[in-house]
Amino acid sequence: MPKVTEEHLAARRQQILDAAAACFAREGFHRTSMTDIVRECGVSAGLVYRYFSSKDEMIAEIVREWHAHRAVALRSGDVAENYLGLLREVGTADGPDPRLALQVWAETVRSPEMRALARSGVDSVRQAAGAVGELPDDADALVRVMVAVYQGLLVQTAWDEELDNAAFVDAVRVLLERVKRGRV
Amino acid sequence: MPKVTEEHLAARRQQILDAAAACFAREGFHRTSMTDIVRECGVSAGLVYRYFSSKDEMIAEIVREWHAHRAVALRSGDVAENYLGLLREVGTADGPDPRLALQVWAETVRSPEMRALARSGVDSVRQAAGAVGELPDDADALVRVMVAVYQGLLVQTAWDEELDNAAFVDAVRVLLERVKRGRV
Amino acid sequence: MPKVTEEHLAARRQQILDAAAACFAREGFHRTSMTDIVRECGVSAGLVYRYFSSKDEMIAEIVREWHAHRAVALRSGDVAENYLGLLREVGTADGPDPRLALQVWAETVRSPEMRALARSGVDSVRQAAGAVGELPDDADALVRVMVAVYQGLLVQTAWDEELDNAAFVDAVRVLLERVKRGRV
Amino acid sequence: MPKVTEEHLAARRQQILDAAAACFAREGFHRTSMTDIVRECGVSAGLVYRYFSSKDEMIAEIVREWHAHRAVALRSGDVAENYLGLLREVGTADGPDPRLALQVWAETVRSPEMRALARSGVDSVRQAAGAVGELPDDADALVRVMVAVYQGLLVQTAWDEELDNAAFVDAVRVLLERVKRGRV
DNA sequence: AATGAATGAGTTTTCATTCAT
DNA sequence: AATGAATGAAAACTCATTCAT
Repeated sequence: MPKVTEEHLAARRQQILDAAAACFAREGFHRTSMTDIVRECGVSAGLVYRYFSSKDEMIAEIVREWHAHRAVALRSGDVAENYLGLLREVGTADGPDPRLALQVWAETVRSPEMRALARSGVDSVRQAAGAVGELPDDADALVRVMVAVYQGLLVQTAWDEELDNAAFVDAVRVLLERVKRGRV
Repeated sequence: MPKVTEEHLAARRQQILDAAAACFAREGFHRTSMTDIVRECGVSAGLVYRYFSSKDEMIAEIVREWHAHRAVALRSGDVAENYLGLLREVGTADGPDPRLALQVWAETVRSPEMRALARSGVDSVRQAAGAVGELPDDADALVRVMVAVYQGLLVQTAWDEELDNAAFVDAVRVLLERVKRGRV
Repeated sequence: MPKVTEEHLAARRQQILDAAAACFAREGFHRTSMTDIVRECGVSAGLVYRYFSSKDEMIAEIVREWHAHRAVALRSGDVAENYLGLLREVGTADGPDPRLALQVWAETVRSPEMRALARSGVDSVRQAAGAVGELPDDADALVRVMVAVYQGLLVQTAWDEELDNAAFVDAVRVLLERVKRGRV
Repeated sequence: MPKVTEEHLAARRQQILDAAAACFAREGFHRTSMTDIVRECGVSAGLVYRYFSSKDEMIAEIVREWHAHRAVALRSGDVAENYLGLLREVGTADGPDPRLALQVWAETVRSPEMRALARSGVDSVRQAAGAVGELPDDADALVRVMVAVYQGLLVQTAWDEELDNAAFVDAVRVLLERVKRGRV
């Protein structure tokens, strides 16, 4: 069935990527074999390789999707509110699967490309926050702390789905308010 | 079949474990083959299996060592100071290799045992902090936020060795002081 | 379903065959994928299969072209001169690509059809030479030696484009003259 | 069964190499899968890779063995006689399998290493013949012709086991004698 | 106690070929 | 006539683990 629409192509690609993401989140990147992905997405092995040249490329693409999602979430409005929104999203269907984050991070250790990609995500957040301009000298360190909070929340959520996310976010909000008031 | 001293046994075990840790930190858990470890530690494959029943066991043992180290660091004195000390240690020879943490976390996704082990580390910190008793109702959430900060610092340090750790720790200290003052 | 001229068909076929030959000569028969050929000739995979039922068929067809070329070259005039002409052609644009010969020969090992085809080429030369009738009893062996010289020249030319072909041909001519004189 | 004698190791290596050579001669290099070789030599796939890092390395080693064999055969005594001895050997158990030669030659097309290896075989023969010193200016071309005769004989023998090798060799001997006489 | 040769199931990836459009 | 998406079997190669010595 050749000469197929662009939409079909894009849908196929997404179908494969979603299957891969599901497998990675469930079994881990390295415990997921291509065969697993093939089984999950229901197309042939050969076709998977028409869309992605390797497992590595799949996970890289997942990261890029994720960064795009976050960029949108932080784009406009109040930075602090947007940030808290991202925290709230963790562990829900709206946010990225925290277990995937752990898989990606493990790959950053051996792959410079992956590391660069992961860092670029943090860096863009730092820039976005800096651009708002309401923060003083030690701002960058503070932003990095807030990023760390987000990263740690991903870790903890990956380990415990029953986690009281709301209480965590509340604690962070209080913290942020103290910071603002302290600065006045 | 020569009988050998306890010290010899313990030293051998540590030698193998250190080699494994070095490999995991450098190449990642799954990209490290047993052959790599064997080459790194200079003993035979057979002997490695007399000390550790599997690769999984090695990484579990690495986590246990780490928890023990942290338990000591948090044992006595001011909780907040101890905590900041742990942060300061990140990325230095005294602290555990952050890249190893990322490897461990990836394994928690597919292995309930690893997940339980990793969670137990966080839980003991929560208990330790709770036991001190100086914290009010929302304390547990706050402790979890502080654990998240620590975890995120590990992530960021694994990605960037040039990171200004001191500024990060300072920002956290300021944050902690605000919290304390706020409560008074 | 447009009907198309015979010429168009023949041209298409030749276009595909030339692309295949170029790939085989460059990368070897088995290192050339159908995708490579498709890319080289600029038509679709499906269309290639309308002209050739398999990769094997392509190389068989290349051999047939080659035999036809040689039959023409040996058809009329002095056998010895024609033969030397063939030698001179080796490595030039007029003659077949020596690297292709090596590919064909490798296939003769596993395919009886290819072997029969290749042998038929030698046999027809032996017959052609015998038909001339100027050669005595040991003639057939001598013809086979001359064929061997040709085959060996293909091998050596495939390995070394800088080869001094002229000197080689001269040596053969001297040899042939000695043989003739010896017989008188 | 570790700590094994050097002889054991060498024997194992030869066992694998012989199995590979048998497969290559029977089915061709590319039609032979590693599984075929594993089946033929009766050891595990993993072990094969302990001795040879790839199929390519196997065939390269086969070529080296062959060159060594030929070097010995040409070492001392009358060059022409040694040469005729090599021709006589073709197709017998003493000489290398001609079908293997065709496999090797096909690989020279895509692999510079293989090409260099193959050429080095011819070059050492040219040097050996030149060293004898009884040949005049056009000697090198003549030597190359004789090498070509040998190569062509391999081709023809690979195609036809029933070939009258003796008649071929006789024809070559006559030719060589004419050359010598002609020079006096 | 220590070795390292040996295993074989499992991995990622390729590729000739088909067929719906 | 022509396309090229889709297949799936088979390829080369890896690696955690065992066990005879």
